[in-house]
Amino acid sequence: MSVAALPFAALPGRPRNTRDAARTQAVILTAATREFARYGLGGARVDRIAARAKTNKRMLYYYFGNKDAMFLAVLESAYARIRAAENRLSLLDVEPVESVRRLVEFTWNYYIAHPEFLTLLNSENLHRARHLKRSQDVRAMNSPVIETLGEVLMRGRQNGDFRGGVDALQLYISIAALSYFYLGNNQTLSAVFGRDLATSVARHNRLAHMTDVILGYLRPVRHATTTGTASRRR
Amino acid sequence: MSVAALPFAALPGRPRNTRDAARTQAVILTAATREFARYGLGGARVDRIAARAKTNKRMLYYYFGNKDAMFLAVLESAYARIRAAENRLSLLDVEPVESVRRLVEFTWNYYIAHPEFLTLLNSENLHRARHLKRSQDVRAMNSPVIETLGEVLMRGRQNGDFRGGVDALQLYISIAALSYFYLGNNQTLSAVFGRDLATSVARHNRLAHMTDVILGYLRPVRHATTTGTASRRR
Amino acid sequence: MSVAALPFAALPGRPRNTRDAARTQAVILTAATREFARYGLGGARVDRIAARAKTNKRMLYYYFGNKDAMFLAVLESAYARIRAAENRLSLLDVEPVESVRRLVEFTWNYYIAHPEFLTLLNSENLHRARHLKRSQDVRAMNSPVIETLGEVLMRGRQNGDFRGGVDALQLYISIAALSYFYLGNNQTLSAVFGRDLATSVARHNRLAHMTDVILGYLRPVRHATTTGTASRRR
Amino acid sequence: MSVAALPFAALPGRPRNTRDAARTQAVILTAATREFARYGLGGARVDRIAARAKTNKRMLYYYFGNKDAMFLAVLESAYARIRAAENRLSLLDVEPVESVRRLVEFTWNYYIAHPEFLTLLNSENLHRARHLKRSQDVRAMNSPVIETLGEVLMRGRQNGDFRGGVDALQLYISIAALSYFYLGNNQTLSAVFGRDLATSVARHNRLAHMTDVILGYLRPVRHATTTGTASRRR
DNA sequence: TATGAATGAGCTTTCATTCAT
DNA sequence: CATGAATGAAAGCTCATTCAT
Repeated sequence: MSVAALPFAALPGRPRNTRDAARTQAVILTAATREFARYGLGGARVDRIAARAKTNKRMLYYYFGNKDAMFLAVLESAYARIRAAENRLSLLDVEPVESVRRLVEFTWNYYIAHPEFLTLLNSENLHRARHLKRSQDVRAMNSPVIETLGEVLMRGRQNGDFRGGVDALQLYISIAALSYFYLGNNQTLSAVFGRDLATSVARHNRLAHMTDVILGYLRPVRHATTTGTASRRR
Repeated sequence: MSVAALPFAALPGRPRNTRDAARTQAVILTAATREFARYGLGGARVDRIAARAKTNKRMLYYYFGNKDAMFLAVLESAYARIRAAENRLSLLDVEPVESVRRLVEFTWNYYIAHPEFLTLLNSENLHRARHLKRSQDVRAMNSPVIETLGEVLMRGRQNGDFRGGVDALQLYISIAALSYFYLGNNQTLSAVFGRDLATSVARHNRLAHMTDVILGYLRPVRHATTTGTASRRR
Repeated sequence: MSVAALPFAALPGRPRNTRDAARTQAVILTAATREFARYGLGGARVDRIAARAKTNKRMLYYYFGNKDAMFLAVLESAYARIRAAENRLSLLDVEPVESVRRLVEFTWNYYIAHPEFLTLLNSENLHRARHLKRSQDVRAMNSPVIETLGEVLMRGRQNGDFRGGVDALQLYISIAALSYFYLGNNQTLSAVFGRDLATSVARHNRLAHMTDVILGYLRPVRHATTTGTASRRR
Repeated sequence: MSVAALPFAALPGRPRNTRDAARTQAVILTAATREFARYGLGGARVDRIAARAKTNKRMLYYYFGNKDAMFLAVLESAYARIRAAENRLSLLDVEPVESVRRLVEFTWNYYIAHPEFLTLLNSENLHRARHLKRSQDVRAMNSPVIETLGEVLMRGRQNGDFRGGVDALQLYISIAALSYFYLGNNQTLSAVFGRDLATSVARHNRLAHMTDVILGYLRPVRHATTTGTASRRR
């Protein structure tokens, strides 16, 4: 049984402090998400998670088994949430250009609203996807957004808005990459370049730039162009 | 005292077994780099670093003070190396399009050849750039590549190869982002999408795609186009 | 209330799924016996006992109070069973030599058929008989076999088969000792002597040897012998 | 490197509280032996061992790795000591009868003087010789006493003191068994039979009985006797 | 300069037991 | 009678760091 589908927010309308397994589990998951997001897997403290969840340390093991399993549950629930949000995007209801712009903005805004997603991924990468590799749930919820994006690209190609030969997965990864790197490495980049990249102006500019990059790239290629693909050279 | 300038490889041509402070320091730094790259800051073990360096723990403290300082030294030396490599690119010696392509390929290849750079950055991000913020060295070696890239963009604009209004820093970050995200999240992405993204074919395709994205975006904007910037909408 | 008299096997002929206290109790006792026999008192897990008994932990406490009390109940029932078996031996129905042989063989075979008895005793010894000392039941069922053995020895002495001056309790202990040590320490001895003592040939030889030792010792002492008792020297 | 050969008693003539690895190791081993002997493997507490050894818990792990390894070291050193004592018996210097008597008495007295040996074995048996099976040292010191005993038996056979057909290993095991069971199960037996078996009178009687059993058994078989071997019947 | 020994604080995990329903 | 949820105490073990030589 997967816990990935557990609602993230605490269940409303139920009395607190009662013997409610689902609630306790959800509360722990929320607490664990915060802790892991802040300190990473290695830096997270089981004690702190218990304290955050206002429960007993023993309960974490009762419900999740051990720290690693808890981390996986957190990852899965984080993925479940972003996938659910993606599925609400209804990318096929609007024009292709607008659709892509919406995806770029969604990604950007989601990462800003849910910075824990970035940190969790970051941490999981440090561990070489050790946990996700074991997860069936994550693969199961393999985003249909890729397929949808493929459809969008095809439509854009047909109505002359987009160029051809664009791989949906590559594009999806690139869209994520542009936001992820900027937001996830924000502090490092700010330190290195001596410029605060987290101001609202800076963020506004970044979103504009990313949209330009993606939509600029997707522009149809005019007749005998010289900007062919990289394969031209290898 | 900065160790950032220390050469990465063990110093050749010196007699071994000599009480050679610089050598010992360099060996420790190499060992620490490997350890931190593999396990991150939190997961790295001081004992293992000592073992890797074939010295004893006391020496690490003698030369570096403590674990965090050692991590900073590692970060600084990693930055020093990539900056040095960037500076050897001579981007101004070729045509603008070729120049940008070269930068994209360099970034990609450097990350592949030096995966530790990604992991180290990753780890530092988890710690909110705590170490780099303290470093003066890193800011000091603030890459002139940004300036150079600005110059390239201007030249491209002038000879009609590139569009205008492109911010060099944004572009630099985007170029890094496209490689970084793909390579750094490789395992996670592979797990999530159920596809091996590390094969040589996959990598070849990725490089082609990234080059297309960047150069496609930089293409000049034809007369009254409809693909205006994102600022159109907010 | 003593549970020592509870039959070991689950009670037959009663409808299942009934709220049958005695049955539940017996099932728990069986499960506990297995667990304690396998892991000893310290190594046994209350959770596992509950799982084995297909009930929940609370029931164990309901019926037995706590882990120690449960262990005592297990010990008592194990003793009750071996005593019952001993009482079925009818040692007085056969010739003295045959009678002793029968006792040796019974002991050996019982230990083989009920290895849990050895482990339980073993564990109780580690705890300095802490539980048995508290038990009245065990003393109450103090084996009449000692008395019976005394009678056998007397008969043997009278008909010239046995020597005199043999203490029944000492002999009883020695008979148990020869089997107990070999079987209970089997793995240790095998490891130490690098020989598998659990093969059927090895076991056959051991039984023959033990019988020889006991019956050889009991042989009448001929006239002025030189094999006097140890008291000769002290 | 084996620690089994470490002297059991604390090294004399050395200053205390100094940084003496061998001493610390020996002190820990002594403390561990006491703790394991008293509480068994499972019941032993690492904290208590450290306290007994007046050192830091960390040191136990520094020198022994973990609790199990420490237990094995304790077992090995216990075996080393009893083997060393056995080797000092010089069984071939006296008459066969006296030689066997000496072995019986030695075994008995050694177990009384070193009760930890019994408890340790007991505990190891509960764990199915898990540790000893991994030990090469123990097998290496496989007692030459068996061989010596074989030689004694042959000599006794030749001079008419002993019967033939006696297996040295079986006899050795039986001699150990008679002492081991009585001493190791002392408390349990006392509880069950309601008689204190640890008084000096009781012990004196037991030793006399055991000597009688072994030497009585070894008496030569007179002509057409009726006390044939157990194989008579199977 | 170099090194093995030592340490205290704190980590994850386990366990018998009790509570609330 | 029966059960899942909850708990506090303590267990084994780890780690960065310092000491003594």
